[in-house]
Amino acid sequence: MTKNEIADALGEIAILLELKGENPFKIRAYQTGARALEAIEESELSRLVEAGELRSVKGIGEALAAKITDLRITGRLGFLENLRATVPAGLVEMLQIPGLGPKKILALHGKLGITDIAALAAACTDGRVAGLAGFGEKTQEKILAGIRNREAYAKRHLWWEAAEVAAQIVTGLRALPQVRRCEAAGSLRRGLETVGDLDFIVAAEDSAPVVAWFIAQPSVQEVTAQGGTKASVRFTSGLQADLRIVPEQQFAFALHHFTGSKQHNVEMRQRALARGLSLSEWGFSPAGPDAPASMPAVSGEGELFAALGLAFIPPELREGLGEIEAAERGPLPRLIEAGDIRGAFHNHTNASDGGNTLAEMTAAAEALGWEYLGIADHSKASFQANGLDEARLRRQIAEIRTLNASGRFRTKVFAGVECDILSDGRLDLDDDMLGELDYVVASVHNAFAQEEPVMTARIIRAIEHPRVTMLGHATGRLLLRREGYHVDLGRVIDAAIAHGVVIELNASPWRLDLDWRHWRKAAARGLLCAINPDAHETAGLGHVGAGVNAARKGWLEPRHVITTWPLSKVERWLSDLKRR
DNA sequence: GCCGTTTTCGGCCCGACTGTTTTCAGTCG
Repeated sequence: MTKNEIADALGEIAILLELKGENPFKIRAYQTGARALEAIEESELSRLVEAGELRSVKGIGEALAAKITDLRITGRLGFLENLRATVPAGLVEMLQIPGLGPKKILALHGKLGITDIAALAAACTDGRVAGLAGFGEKTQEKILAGIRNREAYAKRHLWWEAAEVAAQIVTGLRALPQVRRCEAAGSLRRGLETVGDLDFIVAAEDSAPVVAWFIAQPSVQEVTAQGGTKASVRFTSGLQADLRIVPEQQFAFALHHFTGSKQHNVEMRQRALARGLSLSEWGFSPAGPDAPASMPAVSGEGELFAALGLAFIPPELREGLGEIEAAERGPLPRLIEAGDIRGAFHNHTNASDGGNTLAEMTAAAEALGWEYLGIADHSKASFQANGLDEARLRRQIAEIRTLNASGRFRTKVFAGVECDILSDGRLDLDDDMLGELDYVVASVHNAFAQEEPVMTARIIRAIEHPRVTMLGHATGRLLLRREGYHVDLGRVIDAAIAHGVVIELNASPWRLDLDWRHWRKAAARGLLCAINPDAHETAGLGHVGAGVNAARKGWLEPRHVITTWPLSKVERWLSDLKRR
């Protein structure tokens, strides 16, 4: 079993134990073990299992080490199979219903014999649930509504779409006279590719008008909670949002707390405790006999980190993936910022499946202040996207050369192509044709279902082609819609580094592919990144912002990203590549 | 189930809100 599969199995054990009413600390131990596993490398796990040293990992003790070893070697675990047999699968599904936790589900199961959501809906409809001790009319209605809207509620939302909604709310909140400070927190602020719900943190002395404004927004469909200092709403889009209002002196603590991630917060609290401080969303308080005489003064997140001996950690890095250790050693790297971007290489025009002409795209790039714009329309094998054959591509190259020579735009246009990687790894265009271009993006657009070894060999063959400059959307995933194709990314990254091929960070908000989780390690090993919007119309160029987010989550600095390079450096680099 | 300059037992982060209660349990983050 792979590391992630084992981590999932441990997580499943935790859920099943919850539904059996087990000791909460035992449950947490399984969750901690799953997280600990996720944090180590696949090869390291193999070594630890073989050497019998799993227990050296913090959070893994005797029992978990034995279970992990079983799962790793045999792929099976009797303990988990027995658990599954005793807990109806429908109960696990019921956890998705807002307001229902393990205790209530246990009661529904034990007293009404309910084993799935359909039976639960029936019991709500005929009023049996309201009759249970600890339940009532409102709970019954809430459960029923939760079941009805389960699909919409459970849905996550693209960061890009959530960010648009959040920006309007933040602007509105900041304009209120009572509001001193306001930020969106949560996974949105961390720049995660999908967002479950929105969190708004507000510093205000008089909170009632702020709550009133928030719940009165026209896009609010339902107010799910409302109190003196917080409120929860659901927008018509299905997106849920929480508002929390705190006194100004608590703002930094609340903002940090609700930005998370959970794992980051756990580590921060542990670190605080080691210094005699208890850290919560409200502030520092003394903890234990070694507590300092006075609490550190904190008015911003920077001071909060400083109080714990840490450099400032940008929200995007707060995933509990080593950022605290790094911040302990000194300032973190200066991550790439939107203002560093000077161009992009993977963009379409109406010559293939884009919506705008070459000149319109160039004008839009110039308006963004870009020094260069790469045009990479589809190649002929992508006939569904009106891909270009050799004759049409040669005409486009000529058109681009003419446009550059005309001096009409300050932005230099590079002539490229998004060349299909055929199912056997050959390229869709011949070498002479590719040699006439400034660069080549190679991408997979068909035969997504190939087995992993076949797909991996196919992509690596393309990477080894001397005319290939960069690999487009490495997995082909579409967020919330389609999984990526099966490919051994470790080997693809190795091949790209070995052949000096760039891997794209496709900045389309639906793709963000190659995933940020791979970049830190890959870049440290020498992989170069191109943040490409894959724009199909002028507005799409703005998607580089989503790519910059993802790149920041991947710890990328400007030097790792070729689209931050100035034009002269890019020209030199491209001409060097052509001579290889 | 894990962990240990409180070290092999006794803790493990904790507060707001809701709906149910009549002083609080469950859920959520």
